[in-house]
Parts: sequence; C-alpha cells; structure tokens
Amino acid sequence: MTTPQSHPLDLLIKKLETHAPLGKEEHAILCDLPFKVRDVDAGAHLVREGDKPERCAVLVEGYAYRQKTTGDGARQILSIHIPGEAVDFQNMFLAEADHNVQMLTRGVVAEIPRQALIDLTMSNRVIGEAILVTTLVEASIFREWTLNIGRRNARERIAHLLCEFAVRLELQDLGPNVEFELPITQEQLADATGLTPVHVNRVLKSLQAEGVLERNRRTVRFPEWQRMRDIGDFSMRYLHVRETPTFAAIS
Amino acid sequence: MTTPQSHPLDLLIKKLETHAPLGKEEHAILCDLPFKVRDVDAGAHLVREGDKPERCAVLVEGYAYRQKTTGDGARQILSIHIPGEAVDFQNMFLAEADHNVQMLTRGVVAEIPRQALIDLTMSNRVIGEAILVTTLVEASIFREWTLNIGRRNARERIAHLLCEFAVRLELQDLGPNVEFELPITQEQLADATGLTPVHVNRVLKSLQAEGVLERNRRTVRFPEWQRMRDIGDFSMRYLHVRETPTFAAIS
DNA sequence: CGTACGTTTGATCTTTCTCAATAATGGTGG
DNA sequence: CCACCATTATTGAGAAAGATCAAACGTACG
Repeated sequence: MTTPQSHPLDLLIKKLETHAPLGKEEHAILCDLPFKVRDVDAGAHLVREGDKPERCAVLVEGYAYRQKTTGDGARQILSIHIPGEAVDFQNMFLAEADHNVQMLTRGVVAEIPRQALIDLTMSNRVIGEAILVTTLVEASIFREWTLNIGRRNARERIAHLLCEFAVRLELQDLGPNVEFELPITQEQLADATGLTPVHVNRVLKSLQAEGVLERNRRTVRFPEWQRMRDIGDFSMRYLHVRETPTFAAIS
Repeated sequence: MTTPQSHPLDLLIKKLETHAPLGKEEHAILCDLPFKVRDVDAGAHLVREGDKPERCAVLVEGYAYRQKTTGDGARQILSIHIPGEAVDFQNMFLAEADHNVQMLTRGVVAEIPRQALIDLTMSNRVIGEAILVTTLVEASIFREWTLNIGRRNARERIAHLLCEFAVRLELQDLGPNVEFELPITQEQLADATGLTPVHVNRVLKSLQAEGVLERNRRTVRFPEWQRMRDIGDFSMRYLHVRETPTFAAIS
C-alpha cells in the first residue's frame, strides 16, 4: 500500500539509476532538492496542454498517464507512468506543454520547482546526463508505442503493453513481473492501444480463454511469461536498461 | 537542387534557432565543429539498430527517415527528416541505437564525431539547451504521430502527415508550404501512417478527386491549404516553433 | 528496349468499430 | 449493513474501414 522508502525522491533516484550511474554524492544532491508533497485524486491533472511548466511532478505513489486528443475529441494515451517517474521531463525545457498528464489512480506526487531542477541539470553533469538519458529513453518508448499501434494487431498491442508495464514495475521493485496491479479501465487501455473498449474486452477475454492471462479485479497474472512475451513481440532493448537484471522471468 | 548555403552546417543552425535563440558566438562555435561531408545513396543506413553511435549525421541535402520493425518484419516509419536536421540526437547519449535511420533519397550528410558534439553540449549552455530543446521537440512529434496513427482515420492521417512535412519544409526555407517535393513512395507513406500501400493510393486518389491535393510526379500541391489543414486536424502547437512565422498560408 | 520498381484498379475478406442492451462492481448516503 | 447510482465490463448483431490478393499499367533507368 505504501512504499517502504524513507525519502519521497528515493524512487526517482532508483529510476534514474536504471539508465545512468549515480554516486553517493548525487544521491545527496537529489535528496536536497526542494519539493512539496501533495495528495492527488484519480483523474487530477498534473499538466495541462498549453501550461507553462512551473514545477516538475515526481510520482511517489499511484499511476499517471500522458494523453492528447484530436480535434473531434478522440483521446490517445501516450504513456503510462509508475512511481519514481518524473512526469515533466518532456515539458520542463519547453515553453508550453503540448499534451496533458493526469492521474490514473489516487496517489501522491512530489513537486519540484522547475527552475531548481533546470539549474541542477545544467550545473551537475552526472545528474544532467542522467536526466537527459532518462528523457531520451522516454522518447524511445514513444517510438515503440508508435510501432505497436501502427504495425501490430489488437492482440499483440495489448500483450505488448502489458509486458512493458510488468517489466517497468519490476525494474522499479514494485512487484514481480508475472503478477501486478493494473489499475486501468478497459476504456483507458483502448485509448493507449488505439482500439475501442469493446474490442479490448474481447481480446482480453480471448487471452484469458487461452490461459496466457489471468485477471482478478485489478490484478493481472501471466501464467507463462515467455508466451506472453512472444505474443506481444516484446523485447527489452527499447527500454535501455543499463544492466539487465536477472529476472527469473526475463530470458 | 543544391542549397544556396555556404557552410554545410548553416541549415543545422537554422533548425536549432527554430526552437531556441543562438547568438553570433554560438554560430561560430557550431561552424567550428569538426565534420566530414559524405554523399549517400537512397536507402543507405545512417544508423542501424544496435549500433553504438560514433558520429552524428546532419542532413545537408536529401531526406531521411527513422524506422523500426516488428518481429515479423512489418515496418513502421517513425519520423521523416529534412535538410538541417541532426539525425542522431535521439541516440547520441544512449549506449546503443534502438531503431534505424535510412536515407529516403540520395543526399549529402555532414558527420560530426559524437564526442565533439557531446562535449559541446555539456560545455556550452546555450548550445546545450538548443540541442536539448530540439530533441524534446522531436519527442513531441513522436507523440503527435502516435495520436495520428492511433486515433485518426486514413484520410486524416495522410493529410496530417503532408501538412507537417509542408510546414517543416517552409520553416527551413526549403520551399513554400503549399507546393513541395515529396520524394516518398506510397509504400513508405503507408509505413509512416500505419496503413497499406493500396489503401494509401486510394486515399490519395480521393483527395485528388476532391481537389484538395494535386500531384505531379513527386511534386505535391495544396490548392487550399486551409482545407488540407482542416482535413488533417493539423495545428502547429506540437512543433514548438519559437516565433510563429508569417506564412501566408498559416493562420 | 527490357527490367525493376512503383502505381493503379478490382474483387473479396477480416479485423475492428458501432450501436445497443444487459450484467457486474464499487462507492455513497442513510 | 443495505439500497442505490454511476462506472465499468460483457455480450450480440451488423456495418465499415482497411487489408489482402492478384493483375495490369507506367515510368525511369541501365
């Protein structure tokens, strides 16, 4: 329910270290950043299209998603974020946000003043590079999503998204990758995969019927990780993990 | 046919200045970067998935595209690049490339050693920020493409892509946005929009039949920019242009 | 002037969407 | 604790966008 972490930004550090090495010194500097902790409801906006960013929210608890809509209101979810992820790296250096970020669940965020984070990025090379690399990895994930939506069928898309989510949770020590909480409605899953909710429902049902997916309320389980991975055509390369961990489940 | 620019990197400077201001001093520093000019054939790889980047190619002449494929060979084009764009900002700070970049046409690239560019990025704040911002704008374009492919129909997708291309060319002074060279096959257009070549062909035909698109060999013309823009649900916000230019055609 | 590549067209098939109705589920006030 | 309401999930039937298959037609270039 609550993280066992002692400092709200510990998970951010963990996240940055997935992609770039940090020393004790950098840990201390990051922990010294000014921030304000805030509870947020499900659906609350962390960033709104057109906003001039003033602060950078880091997820401490709960999940968030990035979203934008077409002129006639169709919504596309662009990414899903888990605790430890800084939701504003994509906007912080731009004059105004080009998309929205909303909470998927109730949660807690730590808000860091934008300027403090910019100053730190510019003054400390190690941290600056870690933030830059993390941002570039996000861009890599955007590209994989484009491939996913553009060139995979519904079944593959959904399997791929689930695999990515599972692996990212495990990388953040938020649970084993074969069983996790997926606090997302089928409508949101549809918006993330470029499908309709009805079709998402049918695909999920058929994955269950095949025995490669189990669902119980919001809990998802993969009885056979390898098979799920194959269905989703999932490979970790695009996540750019520095040292591939020794997941039982990841070959 | 050839650019009237005197220095191969002039167009890169123009590109960076679209998103961040640079002074005379920075111009000079950028022009002093070491680089090697090279002719490249259509289809030549500039980056290959798995590569450890050693240099950063800047397009001087010709077009390029970014691409990755699914396990069973379906290809998705992730972005298209025009002269002045640095094709490797997305990879330069990562250990290995997660996608491919290929020439769309025959062309000329200026290759800058990776380390020189990294050193410059880290040592000069103004240029570092310009490169960072330009990279973030690329990420914004990836997001818009995800929306395009995930939530727009074939006709809208194609119109949107054409509008984006037109505007980016005009921003780089490479031609008026209502008439330009589109050196891309219908198969590539399909790979960029998540469609099949056959369907792309039919949509193009129908846009022509409606009179909103004219094609003559590789030249494309929009008789009514505003109508094309509406069809593609196109807005410039996601391109993050610093000062919106006074295009005749852009309201 | 033939070969390879790209475009165009027709016919048919499939995936996914749409519309509509019903069933669960979760949270809320009494 | 229970009844009620709003969301969310599920299912069916039919429609449509886009895919697939196959063939013919152009065109650029060696």
